[in-house]
Amino acid sequence: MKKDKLSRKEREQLQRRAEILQAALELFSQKGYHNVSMHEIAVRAEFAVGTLYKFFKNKEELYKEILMQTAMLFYSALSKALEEKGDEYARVKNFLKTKCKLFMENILSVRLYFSVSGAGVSFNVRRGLETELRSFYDQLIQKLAAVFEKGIQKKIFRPLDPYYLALALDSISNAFLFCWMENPDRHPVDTDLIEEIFFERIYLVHR
Amino acid sequence: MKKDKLSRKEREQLQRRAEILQAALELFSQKGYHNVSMHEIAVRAEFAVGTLYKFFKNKEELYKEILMQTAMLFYSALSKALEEKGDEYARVKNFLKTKCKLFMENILSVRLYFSVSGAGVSFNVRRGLETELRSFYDQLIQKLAAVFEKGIQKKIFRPLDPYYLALALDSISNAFLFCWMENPDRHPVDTDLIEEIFFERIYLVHR
Amino acid sequence: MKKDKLSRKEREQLQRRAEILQAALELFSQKGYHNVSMHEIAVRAEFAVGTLYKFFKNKEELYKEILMQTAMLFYSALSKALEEKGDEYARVKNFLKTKCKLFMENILSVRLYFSVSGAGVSFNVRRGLETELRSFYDQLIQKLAAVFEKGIQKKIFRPLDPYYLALALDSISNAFLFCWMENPDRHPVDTDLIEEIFFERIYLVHR
Amino acid sequence: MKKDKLSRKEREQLQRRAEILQAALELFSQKGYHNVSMHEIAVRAEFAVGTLYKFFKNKEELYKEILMQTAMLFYSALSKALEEKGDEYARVKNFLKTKCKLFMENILSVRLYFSVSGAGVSFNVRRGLETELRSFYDQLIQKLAAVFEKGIQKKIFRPLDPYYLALALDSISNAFLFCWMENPDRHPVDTDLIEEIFFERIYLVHR
DNA sequence: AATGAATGAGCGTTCATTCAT
DNA sequence: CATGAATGAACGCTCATTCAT
Repeated sequence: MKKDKLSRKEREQLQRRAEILQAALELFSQKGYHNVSMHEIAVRAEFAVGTLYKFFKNKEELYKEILMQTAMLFYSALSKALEEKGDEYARVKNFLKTKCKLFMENILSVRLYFSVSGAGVSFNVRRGLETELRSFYDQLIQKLAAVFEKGIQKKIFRPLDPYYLALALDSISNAFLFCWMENPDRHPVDTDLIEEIFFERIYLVHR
Repeated sequence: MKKDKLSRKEREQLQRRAEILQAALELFSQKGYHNVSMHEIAVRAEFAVGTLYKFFKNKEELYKEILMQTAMLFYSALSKALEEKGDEYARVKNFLKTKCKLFMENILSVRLYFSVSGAGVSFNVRRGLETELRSFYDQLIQKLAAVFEKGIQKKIFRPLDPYYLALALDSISNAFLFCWMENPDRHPVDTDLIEEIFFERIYLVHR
Repeated sequence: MKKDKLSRKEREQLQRRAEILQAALELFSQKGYHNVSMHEIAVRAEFAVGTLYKFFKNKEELYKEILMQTAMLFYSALSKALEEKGDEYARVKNFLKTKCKLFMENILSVRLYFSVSGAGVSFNVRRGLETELRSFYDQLIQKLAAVFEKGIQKKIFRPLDPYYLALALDSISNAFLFCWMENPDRHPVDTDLIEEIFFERIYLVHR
Repeated sequence: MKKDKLSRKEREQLQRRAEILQAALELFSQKGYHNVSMHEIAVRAEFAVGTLYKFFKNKEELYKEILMQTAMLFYSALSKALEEKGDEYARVKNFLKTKCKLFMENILSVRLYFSVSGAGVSFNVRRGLETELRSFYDQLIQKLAAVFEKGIQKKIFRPLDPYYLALALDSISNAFLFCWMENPDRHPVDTDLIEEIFFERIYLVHR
């Protein structure tokens, strides 16, 4: 076994784990947590039920794992996007572009995510997870708000409440992205459009 | 039986039906569809389980009924709001004010509604319902978009895509309303704020 | 509904409950707690599985109920036997006779009982029950010991430790009863034999 | 391979087998057959699960083996005790002393044994084992009875039914031993007490 | 020979739904 | 017409056993 490298066995294990997660993601995002049985996941993942329980303590843990993976992926990618070089305008543009990319590449996870933390509605998951997801979301909005605040100080943006600005940008981009993704033909995803609408004409101070 | 008038029996039936719906709404919005049993609903509504099945074919129909009622209430109230007298600006303001009022008065239904159709995610309900709800939503957005279009023609609003404008207003108002409702103390619902932010300073053409 | 009388429905319910208990007793005493499934009990009782859960919270409660019923039946009958009129000798004889009768009439329960509290061995039942059963047993032995003590004071019995005397009588009678019950032909149950052996010739003071 | 001598490999195998049996005994006697998994035994014995199956056909065989070992140990030791030199009185005293010693030294096995064959109750084990254990027990009682018979002929013991005498001695000694073992402080194991109570004062003919 | 990951039958339990009363 | 006891399919999960390595 070479150092810094996983053994073949370990690699295979990770692969299997990923296959289970993928099968579960597909089913959960299609039919919802309660309408998918462990048996069903096992069949799709081509494993026996018992094998699922070797990788995940129970159904809920499997569900949590999927959601947390997505949440962390988005959180880290979007946090990073907000720290890129350039002025605040560039950072927000970068945030938006990254978000679009993540949405399109992770549409299943996104749908699943919104079914849980979607609109402040809880249940489905027995406490805790939802709180954790909410926390990721809040931190991200705060970071975005901080960028807006700095931009407002620098007179790059109009002097609006930065928190509501962040909330607005986030909710509008969600709405547009879902709109585009539901009708990929009629509404091709167009980050430039978002940029144009939200920056050039609306939020930016007239130069 | 006289026309336009319900017999005592019919009135009682409607009353019972409404009581069941109310009990179910409270439970569903609190604990989620799958975590509420028909028995539980029956107990809260003070009926026998069998009685529930006299009024609703099955659990799902009961659920659908609640959601459709909410959808229709919102649809008709908001459609009407968009047809009020006054110019397009007044109509959109009216739409917004009515929406806030509806949200606050029907918070349980709203939470339930968003857990289903939240972000284009479709489950809990086996096909159909979601499509129907979506249709109500789309029609409303179209009506709002038509008002924006007229307003743009009249130079009341800036020349932006009216559909995206409608989508944006709707999603931002949702986000703000949920934000306010989650922290009623820190974020008191303030329709004037929405009006100020979205009309006076953003969407309206500078006069 | 007449006072002091159960309604037909209540009587039927008690009957059903008793049928389930009987079916469970037969199976548990034959195959042991862990080798009997709720489905099996349901089939033998000619009910659906769900019905069992209407009467008993879960499998363990059903098991407990059987054991506690037996324990209380034995406890009350044997306590009463020790309080009958007559001298201490008569009381102990009465105890013995009652015990033989109870054993023969409740052989299934007795077998089940001994498989749990049998020989100081615990498990099978998750704590609590075993302690409770043990307590019933201990109280009975104490009562028997008290009778022996009184008898010793009155010089009816030899001056031996009354607690050990009680323990001895109990264990010997158990052994004989099981021996007789296993070979009902070769060893017909004979309370007179126990009486003769244990009282006339062994424990009684020579007169 | 030399006769009468085990190769290193064979010795190692026996050692492993014994280690597995010991681990299983500890767990079974602590938690009961059904509450111990093969995995658990494997972990305690520090072997892989598969290895357990190299030594024992299945879980039940492993269980049987433990019980049969105990049964044979007790059978041979107690049989031998009954054949010691000296008169019948000495033999029975020896039986009793040996039994006490065996109980105390093998308390785990004893508890396990009594949970199975405790009071003629037969389960946990699917037929067969119980019969076999019963047979060992019966043979031992027969041997003890034979000693009593001889002693009665020699007028060492009172003229009671030797079989019931054997049964009585066995059951009383069991009861006392369990009583002592459950409260080792309040009831120290005292073979002299048994001897005094059952021989000097009760079963022995007055000399 | 030893391993332990994978298996899947079978468990206890729930709850939407029915139907005799 | 209202009732609620009865139903049984389906669930999540466990663990004795196997077999490729």
